[in-house]
Amino acid sequence: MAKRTSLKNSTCPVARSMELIGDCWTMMIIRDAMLGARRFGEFQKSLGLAKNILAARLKALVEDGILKLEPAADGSAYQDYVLTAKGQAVHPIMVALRQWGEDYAFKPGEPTTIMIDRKNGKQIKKLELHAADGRLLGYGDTTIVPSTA
Amino acid sequence: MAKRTSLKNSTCPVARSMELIGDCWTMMIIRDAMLGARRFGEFQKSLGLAKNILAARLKALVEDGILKLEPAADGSAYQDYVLTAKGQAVHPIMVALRQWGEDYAFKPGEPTTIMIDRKNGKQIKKLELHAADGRLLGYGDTTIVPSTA
DNA sequence: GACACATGGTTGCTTTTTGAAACCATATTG
DNA sequence: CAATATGGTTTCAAAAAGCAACCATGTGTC
Repeated sequence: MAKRTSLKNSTCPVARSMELIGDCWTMMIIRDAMLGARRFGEFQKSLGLAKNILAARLKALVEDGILKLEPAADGSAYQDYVLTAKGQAVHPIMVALRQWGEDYAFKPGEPTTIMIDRKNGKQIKKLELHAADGRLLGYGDTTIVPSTA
Repeated sequence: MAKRTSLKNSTCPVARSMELIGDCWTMMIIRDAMLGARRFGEFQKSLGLAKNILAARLKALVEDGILKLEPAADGSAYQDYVLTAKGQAVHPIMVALRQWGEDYAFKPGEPTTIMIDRKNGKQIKKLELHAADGRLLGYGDTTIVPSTA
């Protein structure tokens, strides 16, 4: 048996997140949804992936409560895939992935895209990690412990 | 041909990031490295994955400059896998994945792990997205445009 | 230095998943 | 009501995941 190992029951939240959204196409679908894509055809055209793969990913995303189906906004009999609150909450992950990619996956001068503030068109700030008291934290300033809740 | 589609040349930084680290095991390896794992055997024991898969992932991570090999810290003739600056920079992504997982992938009361500030043991703040002028931004306050650099 | 055992892989084989293309049912348009 | 767009499902080949067996080198023991 070569079933893809499941991390669904890991006690590590990172593992559970990766289990749900740690797939290239899944993340690209969420990205496109955040940029306004709603219809099966829109996702397919934008991503250029096989329709069976797209159908499987969309189905899983709906089952996991990240997308939901609702009547099409254009009044047709089709349905729209829209992000739930859980799906919208992926936004910081998307930003983190984007900022890392900008910094480490492009050569200087290579064409890319940037995230801007809708209000004024200016580029957003880098994500920062802060302690409970507001101190800026870097790599090495944190560690992981079992929850005692 | 059913070659896994490559997003290596996408102009979207999210796509490039996912291409490099958007794999369950890859992210788990980086997570363990951040928690101090250094040796092949440590990763294998901690993750419980097949050795050939681990070897392939580690090799790719080294090729991509996320991990590097260096002489073992214990003085033996073996080698340690340690995070490069590029690898350490994945930290905010890890935090974002962790926080989303905590909020949306656990039932109340389920055992989990939490990230704390090393200095005082207190739980860290939620990641926040800020505009250039410091305003707090939420989902919907941002958009993507081609870089004009 | 000879031996057993640990470490860090590689190889071979089976099961799953991916992906391309063909097909199909329902909606919409002319 | 025929043609076409939409949103899939089915079929089949290729690639990757996963397990187990094997193997080379390093280390500890006598």
